[in-house]
Amino acid sequence: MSRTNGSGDVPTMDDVAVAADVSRALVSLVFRDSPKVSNERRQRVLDAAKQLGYRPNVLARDLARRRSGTVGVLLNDLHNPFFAGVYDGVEMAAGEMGLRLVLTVSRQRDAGEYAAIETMLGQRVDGMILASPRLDADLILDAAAVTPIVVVGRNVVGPNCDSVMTDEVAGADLVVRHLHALGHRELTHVDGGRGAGAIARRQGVVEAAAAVGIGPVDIIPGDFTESAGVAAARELLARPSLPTAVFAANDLVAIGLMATLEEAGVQVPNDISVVGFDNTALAGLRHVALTTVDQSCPEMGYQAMDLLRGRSDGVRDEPLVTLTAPRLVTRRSTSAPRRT
Amino acid sequence: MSRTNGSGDVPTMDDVAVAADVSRALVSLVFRDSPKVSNERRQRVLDAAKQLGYRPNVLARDLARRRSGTVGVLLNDLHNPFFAGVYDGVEMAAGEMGLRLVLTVSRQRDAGEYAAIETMLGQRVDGMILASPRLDADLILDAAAVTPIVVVGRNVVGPNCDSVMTDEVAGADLVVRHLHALGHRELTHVDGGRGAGAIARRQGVVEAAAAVGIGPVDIIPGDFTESAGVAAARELLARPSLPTAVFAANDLVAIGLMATLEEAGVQVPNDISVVGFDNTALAGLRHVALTTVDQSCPEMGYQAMDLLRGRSDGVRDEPLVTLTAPRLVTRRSTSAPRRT
DNA sequence: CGGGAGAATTAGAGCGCTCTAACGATGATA
DNA sequence: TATCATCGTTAGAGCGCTCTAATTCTCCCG
Repeated sequence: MSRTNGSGDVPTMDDVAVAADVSRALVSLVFRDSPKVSNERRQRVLDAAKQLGYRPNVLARDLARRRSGTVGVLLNDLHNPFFAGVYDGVEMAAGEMGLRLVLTVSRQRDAGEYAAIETMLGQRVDGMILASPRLDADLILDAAAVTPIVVVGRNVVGPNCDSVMTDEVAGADLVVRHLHALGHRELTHVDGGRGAGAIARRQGVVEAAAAVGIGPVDIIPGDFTESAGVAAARELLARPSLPTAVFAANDLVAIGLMATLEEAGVQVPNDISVVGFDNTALAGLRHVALTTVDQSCPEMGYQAMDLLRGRSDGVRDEPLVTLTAPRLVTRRSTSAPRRT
Repeated sequence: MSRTNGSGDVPTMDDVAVAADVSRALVSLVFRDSPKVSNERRQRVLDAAKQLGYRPNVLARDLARRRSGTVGVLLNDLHNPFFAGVYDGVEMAAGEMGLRLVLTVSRQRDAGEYAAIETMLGQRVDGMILASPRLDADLILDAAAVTPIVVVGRNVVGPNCDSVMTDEVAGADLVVRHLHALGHRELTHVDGGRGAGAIARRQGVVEAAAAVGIGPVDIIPGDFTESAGVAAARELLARPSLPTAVFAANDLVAIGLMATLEEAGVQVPNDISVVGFDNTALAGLRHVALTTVDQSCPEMGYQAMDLLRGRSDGVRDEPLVTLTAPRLVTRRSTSAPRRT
């Protein structure tokens, strides 16, 4: 059987060229929107292409071009809305910049993450955005030797590798100032343990409290789970008196905390104000109505693409860490303390 | 400057061949794990490759192979955990089958969805899985003429196109039988309106109720939002008496419903049992503890890949719709009605 | 010691596209 | 009328790999 458009074969550029009675080069020009093609020929080519159901082969195109025009995006866990938000921003920026994206999900396993990066490199991506990778910084920097990398949500910098992170300290600062402005003069913080950003959040709390003149912050150890919130609430309930405000390491902790307090008859925010972090969908539920800090994930994604562009344009060479400003979302879980 | 591995050029198979003093064909065999390569040569090639930092060019490989070995996956909305679940299943199956995945997110815009599909076709994917596409069935079937397609979460079948869906009717049936077993003899259903699967859910409720001998089901119109739940609760509260059980179209509706009822002093499940649908993260929160139906999204994803394989193996030719069995997740929002 | 069989290796023709350089045709210029 | 841009078009050499068919190398047997 001859190769020239046999039976079920997918049509190629040559087939279109033959059908339109022009050269393959001309067909190529048409599909690259070249201005130097006469209208008459252009139309003839497009007609033939439509007629045959021709669709350019991206593989061949990118191979010949010697660049893929795509950026690889690694998301750690699709179940976490953080990544969905980051991706939104990345996608928007990519759209503006005319780049394609290749999405990969690493499913939280280290090996999977490494493999995913290797795969992307094999696809000759023009750059990579890694959202909260767990991989060793060394391995990431190795990959950065091949193609520019931007890490989101973690501080990994080095040659050809930048980072974008939320300014967690600033976020904590917003919370403390909000509570202070409401009249609170004492504050309990439920710590996030080894969770991402937890250390910075605690640091921000402590610094801001000192700055506005709130006494030493009471810190209850915990992690990023609902149970930690429940445990913290139990600890508070066991004390002779409650603080007027609690700042939880994240929304999930805050939810566990609030639920447990309310079960014990403590009213939020009348008896105690509660603040979370992350502005997850939970916080927005109307009967939760949690005051929280929004990380503006899309902006992080957008910034990441921007940094990547800076690299490939050769505009910039030294490593950079960009901090994005968080935003306080005020809801019904905070109010002035009872007795002013 | 010569092309033979100049300065910053990425090394190619030829470079490795030269370095290992063998032919390019041999290098190719090594990287394809061919058994007919002597150990000595194989090692020499691998050493040279590592030395040069060689990484096979996937673009070139797939072009030469005339198949990409990848399946395109279109997810409608990353923010919806349904898709994350489906993707988990798809990924697992792909891993087992040795296929790569190309993920695309269509961001709920019709045009974007069409473009995404076109892009995948341009990449010569070996098949596509579309999760809850909004596109016209006709357009999907057009694409199916080029490569096999499996649609998840919607019934689109035709030549070269199969579907996987949750058996919503069976899910509703589980709920009704659960409530009936607890002793409930009357039931209110908050309808999901035009939401995906809502019609089947209502149909299932009605049928099952008739089957177990629960009187005519009281149906309150609504949609898939928290507000719909709030509205439904208000309507119930305005009545002279409450039903003993409510089955909401999905978890979000159930949450709005529960919160509003509880604010009015109605206790769940003591005064009224509430059931949701979807088993979202919300339902699992300890103070929500909502009895709900789990769609087992991963299984749908897995099934989808399976159907795709059936196509490409040529094992099957006639269109197929697979229904996956949902599972009841019993939590604290349901119990026997007060007065037995 | 010649002749195969089998294993290991290689030459070389693509895969479907891009892109440079060259080409013919046209019209403006001298 | 000869010369030269300019425009639209095309030939053809890759891009980095795979794969078939041919070639070389080994080793064993008569």
